[in-house]
Amino acid sequence: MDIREIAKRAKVSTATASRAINRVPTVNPQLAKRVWSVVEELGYYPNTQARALVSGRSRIFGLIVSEITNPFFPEIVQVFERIAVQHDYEILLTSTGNDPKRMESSVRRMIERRVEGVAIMTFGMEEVLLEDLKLRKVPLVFVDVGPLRARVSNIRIDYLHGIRQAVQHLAALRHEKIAFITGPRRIKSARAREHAYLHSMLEIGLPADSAFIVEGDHTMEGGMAACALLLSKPDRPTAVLCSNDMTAIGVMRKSYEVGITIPRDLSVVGFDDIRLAQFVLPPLTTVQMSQSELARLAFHALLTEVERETPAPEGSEYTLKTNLVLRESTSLVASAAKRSGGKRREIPSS
Amino acid sequence: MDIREIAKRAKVSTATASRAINRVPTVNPQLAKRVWSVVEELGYYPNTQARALVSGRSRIFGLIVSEITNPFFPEIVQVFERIAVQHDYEILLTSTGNDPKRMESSVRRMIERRVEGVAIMTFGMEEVLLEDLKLRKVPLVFVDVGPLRARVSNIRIDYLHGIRQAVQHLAALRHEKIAFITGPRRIKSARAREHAYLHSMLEIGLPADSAFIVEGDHTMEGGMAACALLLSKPDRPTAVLCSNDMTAIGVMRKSYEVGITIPRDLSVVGFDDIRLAQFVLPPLTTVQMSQSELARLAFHALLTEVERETPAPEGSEYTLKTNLVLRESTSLVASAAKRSGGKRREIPSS
DNA sequence: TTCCTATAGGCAAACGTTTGCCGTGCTAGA
DNA sequence: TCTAGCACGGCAAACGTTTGCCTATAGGAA
Repeated sequence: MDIREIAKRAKVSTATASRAINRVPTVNPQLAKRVWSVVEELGYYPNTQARALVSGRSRIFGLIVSEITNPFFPEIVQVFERIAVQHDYEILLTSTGNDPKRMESSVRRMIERRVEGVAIMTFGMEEVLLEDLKLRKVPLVFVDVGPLRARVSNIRIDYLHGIRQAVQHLAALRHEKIAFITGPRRIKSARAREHAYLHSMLEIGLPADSAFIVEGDHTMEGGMAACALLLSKPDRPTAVLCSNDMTAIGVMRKSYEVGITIPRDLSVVGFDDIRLAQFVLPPLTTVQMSQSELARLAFHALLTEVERETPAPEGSEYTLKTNLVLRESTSLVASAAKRSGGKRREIPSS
Repeated sequence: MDIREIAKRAKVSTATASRAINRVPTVNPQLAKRVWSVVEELGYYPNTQARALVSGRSRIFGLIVSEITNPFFPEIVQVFERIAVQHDYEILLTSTGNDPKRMESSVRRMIERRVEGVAIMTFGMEEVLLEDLKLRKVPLVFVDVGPLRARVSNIRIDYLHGIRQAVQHLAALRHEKIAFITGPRRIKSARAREHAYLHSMLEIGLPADSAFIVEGDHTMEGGMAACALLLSKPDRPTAVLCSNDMTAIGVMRKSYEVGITIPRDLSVVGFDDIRLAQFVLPPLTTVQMSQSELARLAFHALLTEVERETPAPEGSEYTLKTNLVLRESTSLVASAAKRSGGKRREIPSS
């Protein structure tokens, strides 16, 4: 069943049928109604590929993430998809697992489907693979890393804002020995987080001793290893700030194994605020980087670029704030708690 | 840049260019090479929509899940996508949030893109919305619920296998008062799990008292409420089996709030084995229902149906086993532990 | 050398839409 | 009543491929 069938039955030309279906205002309301009733009756749905072919617009955006199973991403995907649908776009999702082979095939497939834009949410994307996209003038949006070029937008994350809050929160709880577990240093965003920690510590006169900074890798295992390392030091930290939530969860797990109670013996703060952070015991205090906001920004960056008639010399720039969210993995430093004679929070009894 | 451009530069007809690109064996190797070198040089990628239009095959499968943010789904999505890519398929993902409006629009978009098949992973899909798909003869695969019709396949879950293991595991640890928290009873799969529990209990002569069965809703909050209810009974259970992992996590959380230690005071077992189950403290013993296997089965069900030349009167049926995976949320019942004078497991010290 | 056969490659139609352009018919003004 | 202008609808081209059918050429057999 195609539009010609519709046209025939409604006794109009295909041109009129097409216009009626697309709600072009010049078509006679009576004809339009005739067309629509045939459409309804037959359950006709226009063929998107034919449409795309002639209009030159696929109405597809690509979305590249590193791993959907990484709890950071599902919400991004969800929100991105939802907004896309609202704007009559479809999304082509690929999770690359940071495997260059898969990235390449993913970019290739996106080009073959003629995507109108691509949001790249993988941190550490092989620059070279994007050449293809660039020379085809496909609008791109990166988060955090990303060249400034025509049709390439960027979402900058304001790491400092949230991390400063975290550090000051810990300081207010009398912590002075605040350790930091980094992410993999080759990743720019991991370095930025570390830098924000350093800045925040120095700013309030706390020591950011290199002994308190240990390298992790943004996985739970890395967090466990880093935690073990930290605990083995003669001068143990009383609080630890982590470059992401999975790391913090690793810290919690290692502490549990070793008999250290959180937050009584050790306060821990994460970063990202993945959903998991609420489910872990105790619920994790963490710096939120709103995934839904990120998705929203990314989508609109793309949309803006697509709808721009005269391409600007370079894409737009957006900023995403981060914010501390308090849960239950932090408390007064033990020595101060003793003095004040109690726990920081009551555990609700039902 | 299109195939005509390629043909022109390679000094062949578009037909030959097309054949060369598609590796049709009859084309002269020398010509083919000429074509390919032009393709490489220009970075030509064929237009999928044009291809799809003429060949009548979109090479897209739809995948409908209820919520990507539900930790049960990301792995399914991941595996499904990966296999799809290996078979040169693309996937159109929608998460419906169980909202009939979104389901409808999702089905509509899938039909407009002319998907070749749809995997439906939402439990409790509005039957009526699928009418459209059925009458267009789109192959479908359901999990667990699903009519038997031409081009409609089903993946049946063998709940009993894993749940029986769980019950027997608890019984072996001397538990006799084993409670069960159900899912929402309107969902067929939830009822099936409950039934498997009852069967397994009776089978080994344990009481499946209705006082020990309380209704949950497959959320953490539901698990917390159900747990509170269970704990308030005069005759407390020593172990609780949950209809899914989120419920179990709710139980763990409520227990934590109330000062009950798991597994010492209460053993808990989940169902699904979502990734989160490993991260929770203590790691959750649960019945695994392999998400990757599920995805694999679903994809191949669709592929089989697509490639079938003469449609069978009804689709195929597949079975997915479930299996208990032991972690640390279960232990010897307290009274027995006292007698035997110790903990069931040592907590590793580093 | 001639004729037949096999086969590689080209022509053009087809897929299902949208849309530029043109013609027709009606309205309004003189 | 005639003409100018406008609005609406239809014709057909175009989008970028694949593929059925036909032709031309080469090679082998007689």
